[in-house]
Amino acid sequence: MVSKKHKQVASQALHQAENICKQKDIKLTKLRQTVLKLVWKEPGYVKAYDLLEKLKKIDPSAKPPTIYRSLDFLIEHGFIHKLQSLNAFIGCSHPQEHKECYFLICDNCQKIEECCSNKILKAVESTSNQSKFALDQVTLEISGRCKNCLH
Amino acid sequence: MVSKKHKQVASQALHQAENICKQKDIKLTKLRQTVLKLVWKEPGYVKAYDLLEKLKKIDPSAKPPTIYRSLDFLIEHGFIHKLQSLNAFIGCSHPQEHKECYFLICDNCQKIEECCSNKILKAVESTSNQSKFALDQVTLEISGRCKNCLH
DNA sequence: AATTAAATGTTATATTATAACATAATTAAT
DNA sequence: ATTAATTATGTTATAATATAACATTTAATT
Repeated sequence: MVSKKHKQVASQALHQAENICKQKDIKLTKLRQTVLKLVWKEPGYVKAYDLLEKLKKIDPSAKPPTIYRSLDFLIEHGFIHKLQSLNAFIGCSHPQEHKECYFLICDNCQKIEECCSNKILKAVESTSNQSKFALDQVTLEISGRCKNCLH
Repeated sequence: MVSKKHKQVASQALHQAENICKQKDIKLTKLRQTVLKLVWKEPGYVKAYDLLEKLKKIDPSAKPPTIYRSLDFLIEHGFIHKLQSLNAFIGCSHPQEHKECYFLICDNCQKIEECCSNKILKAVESTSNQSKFALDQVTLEISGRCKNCLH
């Protein structure tokens, strides 16, 4: 079941992706757009091979590289995230500073909440500076129980 | 090449693991201990199937579940970490609060620096509290360039 | 000693991801 | 406009990562 809110967020994210690609002269091809739509079709995260099954209904000749290449593109340009601890993918609703993004992953209901915190990023930056480490990407995934699953 | 320092840390970690298991009445079986030693044998991270190859030299009948079960045990009790963004494993040198652990992963030389920061944990806790999320595990992996690889 | 539980052995297979090369479409250079 | 170069996609095959399911052995409990 997909909430009304999710549909709105998805629709906005898709438009944003189109606009950003136009602006930056990045090619959001038909295929990539389709994959992005399929990612957003689900309320939560999606697995690559589930996406492949869905894509096959549109184009039966789709194969793993078809999906993985599109996913790579979408990640590279910040339209989706990969959840490393789940080997799964999820749409990103705000093409902002991705180093600030982190995920609350509920072990119970599998819902993902994407959050942004400059405070965390600052803490991460300041501690990695101490190691003289030039930070590129930040992967922060927090598992536990969401507020609906606490009892 | 394994540094003298790494050998010392490894040796200490292995002793600590033994002691902790005795204390807590957890069974660090011969196999699990062997796998832990193999993890520490390398200066950086190890992949499961590389471990399997090494284990096979000791016990040719070893198979994937042999390794994965031991790895699961070692992770569960905090003796090693799984690096989710690399599908790899690395020994943990301080059986402390694992929520504080994070990793600096150099894209260039593949070296991993394990760090602990209560400051980051506090920031993570405070922001996840805002979502009323009961935090269980924290996965924080930072990729970039280490100080030796900056130019 | 008998029973139960935990660990390991073993076979098979599921899941995730990429290499390598062929073709098509787009863009840039002449 | 034609050729060349680049980028994207198609296709086959396989690599890499991980687990399910059931059998056997070992250890702990009664």
